[in-house]
Amino acid sequence: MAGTREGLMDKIVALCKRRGFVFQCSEIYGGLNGFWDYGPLGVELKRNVREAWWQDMVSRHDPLDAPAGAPQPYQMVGVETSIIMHPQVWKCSGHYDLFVDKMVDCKECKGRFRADHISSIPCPVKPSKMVGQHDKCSLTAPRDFNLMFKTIIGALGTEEDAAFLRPETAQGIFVNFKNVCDSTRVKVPFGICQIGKSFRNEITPRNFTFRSREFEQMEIEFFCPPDESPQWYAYWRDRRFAWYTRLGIKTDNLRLRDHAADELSHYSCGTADVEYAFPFLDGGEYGELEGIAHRGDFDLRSHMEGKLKNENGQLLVETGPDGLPKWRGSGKDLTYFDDQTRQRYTPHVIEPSAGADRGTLAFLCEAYHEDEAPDDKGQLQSRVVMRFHPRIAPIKAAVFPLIKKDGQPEQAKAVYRELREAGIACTYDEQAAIGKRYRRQDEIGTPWCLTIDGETSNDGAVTLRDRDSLQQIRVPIKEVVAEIQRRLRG
RNA sequence: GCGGGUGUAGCUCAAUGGUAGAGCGCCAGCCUUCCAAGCUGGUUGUGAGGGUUCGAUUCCCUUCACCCGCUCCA
Repeated sequence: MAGTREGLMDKIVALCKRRGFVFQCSEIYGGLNGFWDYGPLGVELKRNVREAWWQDMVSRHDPLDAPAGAPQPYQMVGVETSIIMHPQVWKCSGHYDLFVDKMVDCKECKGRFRADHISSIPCPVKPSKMVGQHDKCSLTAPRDFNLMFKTIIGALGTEEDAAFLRPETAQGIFVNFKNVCDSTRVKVPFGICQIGKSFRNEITPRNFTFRSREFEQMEIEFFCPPDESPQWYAYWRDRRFAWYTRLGIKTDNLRLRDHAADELSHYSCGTADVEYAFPFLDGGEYGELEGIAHRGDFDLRSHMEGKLKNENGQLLVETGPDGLPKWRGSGKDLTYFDDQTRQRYTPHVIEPSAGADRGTLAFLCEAYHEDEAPDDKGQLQSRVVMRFHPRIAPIKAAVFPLIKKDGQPEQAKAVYRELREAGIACTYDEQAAIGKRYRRQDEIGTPWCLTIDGETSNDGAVTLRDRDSLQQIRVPIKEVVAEIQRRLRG
């Protein structure tokens, strides 16, 4: 069933390595499961993805007018917080408890179970009994199952100095909510954005870069008044879906899946995933690119009061055996005072959380095409072409002399330098036949090639060749930079 | 974590218990006035570690990575 789709993924992975998009981490030492490196083209592609996100969400956002679909104008600001945070952050966020469960494995049935739950989990072999109660069960001793990466702070540090690499960038935003409010004059509603690495000891890294142990997130925490949060949730849900389609993901391959009511966290009034039909999945299956979650006031309250727990639909501070909070919050006031309405409240949060590596992988998969183009005798030959949206293409333009003499290389180099100086990622190639050079650029997704020929000296123009249509037009050299910039703006 | 498969040049593949070949690619040059296959020359390898052996890419063990299925994915 998945035959051709699997073959497709193999080709994409091979191209990524061959052309320097993605390499296995530490490959010369045999690789390291769950980690990947980006090569010279991959880093450009991923930077473009990040840059597109940051521009669209932050730097080009207009805080003076409401964007289409938004209930009202709003501000967007950025932060860059550290990867290692105060350990208490993860205790209050709930990650600590979830990430340090003891697990037992059954050597007989190969099952893996949470040690504190085995008395209530039916044995897979004999469901009438619970795990460990069937006489064939062969359980290991409870073992630590650390889903967060642990590290030690300080050269002489001991276990008491243990800290964790963040499993999400979101908490760096929440703990800086007050700092941002106090330092920037933002008013609710507003969003704080962050791009950065996160780390999770995933059980099974799989499917190329899709599930990695070190990965990069692009997260927004959008703070709004509680009674307006449903509208903002709907806005961000649609806005984020449209972001992918505008960068070239076909809607055939993308879907917005609303979580069913029983999937939702108790405090959430909505979560939706943007999902992509990756080639490594069976037909009809999708993998998550981004989750847009309505998180209520859960996070700010957790960092005020301490770790929260759901009791009969109410969020209450979880207490320990001594009746005190199990994990104390900061005790700082993270509420917001609206001086228009003279009301104080804890903002609700809409969280669009995107995976930068997953997005990059989706753009790679979406771009991969095999089609046919004529050779110099007019015979159709197969061609591999990466149809990146120009905004994310690693290289925007390639400049060639048609032949390597008659002053053409000098003219081509001048055009190349002009593009460089204009900040356009471009490349120069005088090697081999012109057709071969076009194909090389096709395979790395360069949208436009500019060729200097014998006529250039007479008419001062070059041929601009389009990657997708193969069409060629003449463009005056004087207008080349402006033409590429115009096309990049779309 | 379990089970199955795979691992030879940058890529696709070949071969062998006795110095590893080809095509493509890449590089240098020639040729060339717009879509990869013209000419000359050059370039590179048995995933890692150990064992058996006079000698291992080949046989054995271990390990690592990748793929498939399960498990997991807070």
